[in-house]
Amino acid sequence: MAIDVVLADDHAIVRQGLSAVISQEQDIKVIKEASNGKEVVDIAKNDSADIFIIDITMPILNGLEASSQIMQINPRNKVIILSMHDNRAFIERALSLGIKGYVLKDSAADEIIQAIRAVYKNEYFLSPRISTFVIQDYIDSRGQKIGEKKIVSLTGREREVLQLIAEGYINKEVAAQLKISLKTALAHRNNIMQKLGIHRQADLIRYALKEGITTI
Amino acid sequence: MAIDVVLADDHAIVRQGLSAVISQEQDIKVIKEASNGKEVVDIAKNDSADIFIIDITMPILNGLEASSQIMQINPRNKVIILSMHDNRAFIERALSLGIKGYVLKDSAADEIIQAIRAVYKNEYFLSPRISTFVIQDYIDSRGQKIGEKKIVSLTGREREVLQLIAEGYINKEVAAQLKISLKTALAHRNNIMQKLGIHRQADLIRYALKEGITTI
DNA sequence: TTGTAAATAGGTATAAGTACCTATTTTAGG
DNA sequence: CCTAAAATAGGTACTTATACCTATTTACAA
Repeated sequence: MAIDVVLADDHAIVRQGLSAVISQEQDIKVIKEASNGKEVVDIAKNDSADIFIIDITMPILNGLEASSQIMQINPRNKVIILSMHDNRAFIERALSLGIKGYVLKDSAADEIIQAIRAVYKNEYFLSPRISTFVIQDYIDSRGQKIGEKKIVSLTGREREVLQLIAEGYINKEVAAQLKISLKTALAHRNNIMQKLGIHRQADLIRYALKEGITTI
Repeated sequence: MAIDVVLADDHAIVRQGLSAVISQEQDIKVIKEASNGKEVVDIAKNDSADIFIIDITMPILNGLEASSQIMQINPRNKVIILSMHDNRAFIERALSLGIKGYVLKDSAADEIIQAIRAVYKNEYFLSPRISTFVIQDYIDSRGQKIGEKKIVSLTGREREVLQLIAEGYINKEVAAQLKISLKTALAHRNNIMQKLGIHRQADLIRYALKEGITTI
């Protein structure tokens, strides 16, 4: 009795590649593939599988939404998220949805095999790079359950400031836009950077874009 | 005598998956792998291979720049670009660099096999979706030479510098990465800004992201 | 071969960003 | 009502970025 796996990724090459890697294992079998979120939800409705491996970025319905629906269809369905983002917002959301596996695409291929076996046994599996900061955040937040609260929480004003910075405004203009003093704008900026552990404007902009605080 | 292939992709899982797919073919052999542009250029310097399969979006040095350098190292080196973008700018640039293969990640895995065999025989191979509009553009542009358009053209070095800036490196580090003086890095940066009519770092980063010179 | 673009490197001056401080007022939650 | 967090504002020192210059070497094409 092999572990039945469903694969969902919008890139056929990635999907077939993964399938090839997984098929080398005797105890795991890829039974279906999907190229978008809607397809994998349909598979969940009609077939039963042990594990759904789902890419986050997919058209029509993204991986997280799809996962949510799949777990609603049958609470015993198990999902592993495959993502190229080590983005906290995604991981936080995934964990709070009850997803037990989160594997980064830039980690070694055997991690996905480990993840399948772990999640099949109802254990958690996170790529080491993620688990490091998940655990760190858990320690930092002393007792606050993960998923219960935003890991990094910028205040409303800080988001406004960050958006303006990422849109190309210099501090002077941010201050003018918000009708506050330059010193206040700088204070917000510095608070944001401290909260995020960021020290450079470039990283601030990249963060804002990654988090969808503003778009290109 | 198998066709010797070098794989470059920053996502280890994708790389191993592709490797697994390719290895199913008797006449093709993956001899080396790289996880960024710099690594694959180093491989090209030290080893000889028949085909370099290169992902566009990679840190440090992107796939197109890397390809350009690889073909300079030995004009007989053949490159296939693997990309998730059907973006015209990328394809145009790849073709003008002399790249003969361009495969989209959302196409079937056997396309990459076809591409390897075609390019090995010095033929072109483009994913069907691309070749459609390449031909269309060719038809449309009769009478209007390519390059006559109002597109800003950065030099290769300028694009390298821009990518590093957008990835969060400060000028000092850009200079160190490229092994040039700080003054030269600044000169490139200033030339880029002048060409683009940009005056702020934030806009530089946004430009780089918009153009796909680097990604979040 | 000769001209031109590209890549290299330096000088100098000003503007903007980053990193430390302190401190007051406003707002919202227990 | 009281308190903690958020928003406000200023000081000072240092680093980085931007905007002007000049100038040499290399590579390539007319």
